Amino acid sequence: MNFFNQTGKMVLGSRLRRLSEQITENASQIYRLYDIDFQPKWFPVFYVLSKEQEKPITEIAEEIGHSQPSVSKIIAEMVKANLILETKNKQDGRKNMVSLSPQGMEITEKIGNQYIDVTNAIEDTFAQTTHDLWKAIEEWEYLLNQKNLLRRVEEQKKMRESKKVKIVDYETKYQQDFRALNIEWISTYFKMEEADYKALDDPEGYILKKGGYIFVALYEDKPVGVCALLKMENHAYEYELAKMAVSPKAQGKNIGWLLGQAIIEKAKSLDAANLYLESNTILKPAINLYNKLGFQKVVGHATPYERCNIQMGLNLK
Amino acid sequence: MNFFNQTGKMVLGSRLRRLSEQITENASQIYRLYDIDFQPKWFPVFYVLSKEQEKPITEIAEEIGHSQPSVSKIIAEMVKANLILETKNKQDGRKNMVSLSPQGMEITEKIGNQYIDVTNAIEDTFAQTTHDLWKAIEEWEYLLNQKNLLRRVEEQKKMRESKKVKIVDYETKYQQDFRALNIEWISTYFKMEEADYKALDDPEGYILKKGGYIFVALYEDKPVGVCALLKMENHAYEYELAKMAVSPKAQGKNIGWLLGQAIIEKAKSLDAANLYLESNTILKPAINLYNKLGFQKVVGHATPYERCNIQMGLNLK
DNA sequence: ATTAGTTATATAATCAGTTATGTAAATTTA
DNA sequence: TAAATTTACATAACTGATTATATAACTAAT
Repeated sequence: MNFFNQTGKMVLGSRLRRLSEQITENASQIYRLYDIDFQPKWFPVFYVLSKEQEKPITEIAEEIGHSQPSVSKIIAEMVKANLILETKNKQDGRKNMVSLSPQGMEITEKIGNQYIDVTNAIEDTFAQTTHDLWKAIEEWEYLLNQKNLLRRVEEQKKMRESKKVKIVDYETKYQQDFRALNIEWISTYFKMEEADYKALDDPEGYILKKGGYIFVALYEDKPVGVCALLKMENHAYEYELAKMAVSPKAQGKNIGWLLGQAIIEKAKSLDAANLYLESNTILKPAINLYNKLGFQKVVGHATPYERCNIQMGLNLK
Repeated sequence: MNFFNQTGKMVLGSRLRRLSEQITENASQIYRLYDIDFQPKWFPVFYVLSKEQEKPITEIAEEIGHSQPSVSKIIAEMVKANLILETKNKQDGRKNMVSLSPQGMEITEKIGNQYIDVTNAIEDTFAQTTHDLWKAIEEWEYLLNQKNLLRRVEEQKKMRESKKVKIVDYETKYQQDFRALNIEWISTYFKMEEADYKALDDPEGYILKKGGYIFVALYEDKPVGVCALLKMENHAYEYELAKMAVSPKAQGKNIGWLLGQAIIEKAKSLDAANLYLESNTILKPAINLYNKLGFQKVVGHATPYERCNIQMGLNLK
């Protein structure tokens, strides 16, 4: 079985399971050693009840981290083995109050030495190691609690893929992509407006010639995203971020962020004081992205777009 | 869920399982992220086949550490999903040679990036820890491989219980126990002989008065084991260990070893040069104990006992 | 060439957990 | 206060593994 050596840490999960199986393996024999008629899986329930006289099933489940049906089943088995008594709660007729029977109590006494010996055996093994498994588990639980593996993998994927994205300056050959990418997203959420067509049909005239810029995001050398930086008329040092569009096929590659960064850098290099944008609050991922880029909600600008219901600004000075 | 904090390291097994579940939890979502139609449990089989073109089922099972039926099932599922082809081995008609189908091969390519990202996500998490989980697992696997938890617990139990055992000098009040404990074991394996009765009925006359000693092992102040040190007639500095008997109810408490040690100490204090004993090879645990005490097989002594078929000696000088 | 034993695989039964679902009791809301 | 919702629990169905067992194919020993 050289699987674990070959595959690397990718299989950490299975490896942990294997070790846990190795440890749990002879649990039932250990009970027999102490002459206790007991199934290892009963232990968590038993332990909780040995600390508190009476408890309803869901509370036990909560405490030991099992599902409620699992505890229900274990308790049914332990009732059959005469270790547990059930009584209906008088205040709340739904609750099944569970407690140790006299025979269950007897086991508490017998099991005490077993706890001691098992704990010592494990502590003893710990003493023979140089890397602390217990603390390592605690660290991993903490880290995965903060951010689970799925999110960590997503981040890695995004990072890797964003390396394949190139942000380039607009050229005439990208006019059709600039138009199509924008029409695609606008028409999924809204209706195309007059002002849209003007800019999309003639970016050179309506954006570039007026002192604006356009960036194109290439993924594997294909245009998958665009964004424009418009110079605001009658406002020196004020620019607008507009016409940002990313192909839904290219999502999860950080393209919006990379385009946004490029626009901000360009605005800075143009000595812009403020960057401004218009959007709609139904576009949650977009608003989220703008927030990450540093934009904050502002009010007061006039807009030619019906779909705009939020305006955001970013101070560059 | 404060179960894990309260119970201590006793529940190491469950805690490991919980962590492994936490890691494995979103595995299927991770595959979806890469647009791969794949069940996580298929992975080990898939991985092995991606490295080698063709393999029979048992070899795969062996390599990934699963049972053969488990691999059989997984392969049936993967065949249904068109990822795997089966062919009968021509040399050996029992063998079902398994290989990736063209669709399976395609996944190999898609999955490559996933391997990279998952590995990086895990390595990245490792980098955030101070205790190395991976190395800790390796250490534990090694230690449990050497001696499993059951044996470690047994040792702890023995140690704990042997502390409750006291070895005391023979007194007249123990005569009945000395007799009964010996008769008990002798008559389970053999027939009582003339020589037995002589010594058991009159230990004072046949053992103590002839320069011998008897020790009694008390467990919770009750006699549970006895052993005699006989001075060998006509051999100065030669002693015999004899009449060792431990109650079967008191097994696993190291009593034999403690009695043996006491006898050896006494013999040394008497300036004995050699200690000698007679036994029978069907008494495996006894022979084992004598070996642990340092005795080795010897020949040449005369014995009054029919049941004796092995003689052992220990040099004390 | 039989026969007995071994090996490779499939199938069945089991296990310890899970999620899904139904029902009665309690609580909240209108 | 009746209706809607939530909660506690049991039960059923499923899951991913296991062990046990049956069967066919091979191998070794008479």
